[in-house]
Amino acid sequence: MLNKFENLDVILREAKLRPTRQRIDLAKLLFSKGDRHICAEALFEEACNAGVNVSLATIYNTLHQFTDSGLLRAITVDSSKTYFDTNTGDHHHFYLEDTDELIDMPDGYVQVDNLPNPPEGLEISGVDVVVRVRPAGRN
Amino acid sequence: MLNKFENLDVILREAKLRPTRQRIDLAKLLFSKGDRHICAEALFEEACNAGVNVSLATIYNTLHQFTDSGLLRAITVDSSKTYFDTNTGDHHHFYLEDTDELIDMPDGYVQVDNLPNPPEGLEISGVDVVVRVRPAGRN
DNA sequence: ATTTGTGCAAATCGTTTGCATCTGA
DNA sequence: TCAGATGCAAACGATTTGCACAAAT
Repeated sequence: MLNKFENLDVILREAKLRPTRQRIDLAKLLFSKGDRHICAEALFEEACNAGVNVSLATIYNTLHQFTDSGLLRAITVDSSKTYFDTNTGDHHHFYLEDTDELIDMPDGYVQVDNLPNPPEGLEISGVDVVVRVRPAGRN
Repeated sequence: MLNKFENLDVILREAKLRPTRQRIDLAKLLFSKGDRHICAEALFEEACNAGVNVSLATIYNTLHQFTDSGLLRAITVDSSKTYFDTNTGDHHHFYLEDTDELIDMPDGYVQVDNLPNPPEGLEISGVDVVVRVRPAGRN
């Protein structure tokens, strides 16, 4: 499997996305810090701080294009904010209710058994498991 | 267990909610048609059609109050729309990606095994499983 | 040269809020 | 009576869109 950090140009080309300055800069921000869950606004802020000049609209565009190309995975847990996960492998999440944070559960953990068959004419495209957690002792 | 349809007044009182005309009407709409997944706008429309006079703001208030009281369960799957499930029992869902519909999986199906321990100081407050499905044969 | 991407500001959409008015206990 | 509810319209926050301009092939 190709190492994401090795050559962003190639990655983008394979995704049929022109390697523009913005996309390269954003890819760098997204994929050079290990697995992460980030939302559009947060990435925007990070880009600003890093001196990367991109508009918020482009952030949204890019995140969606990356998601469509399989470079990112979109996750909607709650609230009205979409998170993008740089870990596109098959895995599930803990969701910290008090901080709105997502944490990866390593692959191989969690197993879903005894799934009923999907309704007639439909096929499974994915299984999302979210384990909601909260500070212990608080009900 | 108390039958929800028997006496809405009692239900509301037990939830410490004044049985106002609006709340009773909405409860009737929500709980007299078997299990369902409905969003605020849809309930609003349904109320209008049924000649029930309620403002959208009250719909939102009521849905949240019912949710806080355990009469409903809120589900956010995707998009930016919150669904409310009249089935508050422990169960999971199919999510039809093409129509944005939710379908209950009967309790007892699906089993989640081998959950990792939650991060230190946190306890599990719930496990949500969503099986995304799409029309068969379409990739 | 042509196609594709970008930035801005305005527009959307679901949802929430402030506040004056009404209603149930 | 009076705390709690409701309705309206304005406010909101995340996301999308339209369109002129800029950059990549």
